[in-house]
Amino acid sequence: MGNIGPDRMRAMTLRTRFAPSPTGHLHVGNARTALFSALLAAQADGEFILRIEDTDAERSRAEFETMLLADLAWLGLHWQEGPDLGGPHAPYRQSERSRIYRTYIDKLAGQGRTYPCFCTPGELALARKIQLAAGRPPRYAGTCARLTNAEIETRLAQGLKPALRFRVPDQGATEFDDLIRGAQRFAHKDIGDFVIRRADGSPAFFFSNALDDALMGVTQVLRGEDHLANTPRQLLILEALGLHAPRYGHLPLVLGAGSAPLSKREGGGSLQELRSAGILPEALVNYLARLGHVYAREDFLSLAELVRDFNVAHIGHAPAHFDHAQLEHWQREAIKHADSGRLWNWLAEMPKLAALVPAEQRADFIETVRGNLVRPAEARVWADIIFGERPELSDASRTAICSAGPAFFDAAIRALPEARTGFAGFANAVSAATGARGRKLFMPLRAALTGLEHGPEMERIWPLLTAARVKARLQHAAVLCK
RNA sequence: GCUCCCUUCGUCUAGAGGCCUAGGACGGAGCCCUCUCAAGGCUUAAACACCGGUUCGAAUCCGGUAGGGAGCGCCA
Repeated sequence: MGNIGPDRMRAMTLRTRFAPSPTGHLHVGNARTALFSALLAAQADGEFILRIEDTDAERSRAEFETMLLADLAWLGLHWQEGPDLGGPHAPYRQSERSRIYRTYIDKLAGQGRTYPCFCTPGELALARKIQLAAGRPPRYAGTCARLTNAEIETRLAQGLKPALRFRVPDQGATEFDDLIRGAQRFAHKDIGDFVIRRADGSPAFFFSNALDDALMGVTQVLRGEDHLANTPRQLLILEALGLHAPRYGHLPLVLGAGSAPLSKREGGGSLQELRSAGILPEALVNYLARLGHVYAREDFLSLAELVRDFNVAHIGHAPAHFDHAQLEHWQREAIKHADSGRLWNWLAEMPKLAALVPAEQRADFIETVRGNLVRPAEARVWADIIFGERPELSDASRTAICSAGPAFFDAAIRALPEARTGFAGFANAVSAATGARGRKLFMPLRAALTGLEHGPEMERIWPLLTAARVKARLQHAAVLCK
């Protein structure tokens, strides 16, 4: 012990990454991958980096990237390097790394590990169809793998633009130890030669993704299970390049309604939707951290606690369903645990709310309604009831008011001077004057004062109502059933 | 079709041969508490996909079957 110098320490730093494509909104499946990656890094006191994989010029859009970063930040994730922050391995946007890709592709080509492929998309699609029909795996048949130099020159001279394929050895197998699934082994004969550079010169995913992970010093990659069977291709590339490959861990997919995997095309389950539906990020994070991953504790955890107890060994192998009922539970928990400043900031996104609630009564208001909230819109309703004009009376409230009768409210108005001692004193005085007790006492008062049959405790609402509002509402109730 | 992955209550899961007549959480039902709703407390229904094998003993190990999923793209 004791001989671990700074360099060695740096070499051991755990680095994870999240590498989305800016081709749509972030959905909960990807958000979970990002979260797990961030938790893993934070737990090991390592680094979490963000890389934008925008090699598909057709579908990538700058505005999606902006939203991606905003969604991630909203979730509460922090990255140490990224397109917005820069860092020692910049640029962090693949569209800006063409020179790097060219260098490494040339290196592979120089080793004879690649060959140009002149097959057209139409030809390839047809070939796949025929293979599938014949009951064979739809793999690249190797049509261009044995082209002579002369043949290649001829086609190039004709102006044909080839894609570049990586030659996969036909013998042997690639093995690796998945962080989540353990030992894996894939035979090379089952892997067809694949494209690493498209005809337009842009790098393909298998290549740029693996290369960047290696170049950026990423040590652990957490990604969707859909990448598992393709991992050998990336390992083969890195091996040919003599680069150090990260350890990969493949997360089971997150399933949506109907057990279909969540995908961005489907539109459902995007963070944008949850966010505009008023879900608190703390709620989503608590839920996501437990979707396919177990914590010994089943109560609400802070981000620091989620980090501390995160464990790759606690990630399951089976796909998990995204369940709104469970999200709702964490939403209630998050509201229960948020401090009032935090809650106010969340609620203040609600239009008009801030204007309705007097600044000096914000904290009291929050604590009063907190137990009755699931969505910010409900706070609006209560702000209206407490600080607005005389509220609409619900049908049940009318019934409660009328069955108490005008005399009850006349007595209540007369009892108002007793209200100095708070709601309890007031209620006691009304009770003494009318003989009403329990439900028969409180329900008419609640109905008259709030217009609803249920809500926060009257004891708490009372101090927020001004004397003028109380009087006006009681007077209205007194004449309602005359 | 081939390769690979997966399979415990409705959902998330605990479980690594006897501690399991399978535990917890969410959701459901009921009761209690209570001025109401919520919260809280208590109770309750609800699962080892199937068939064989190994073993004194299997949710756990092995084999097969069924079902689900992914990959096999000039998408990522």
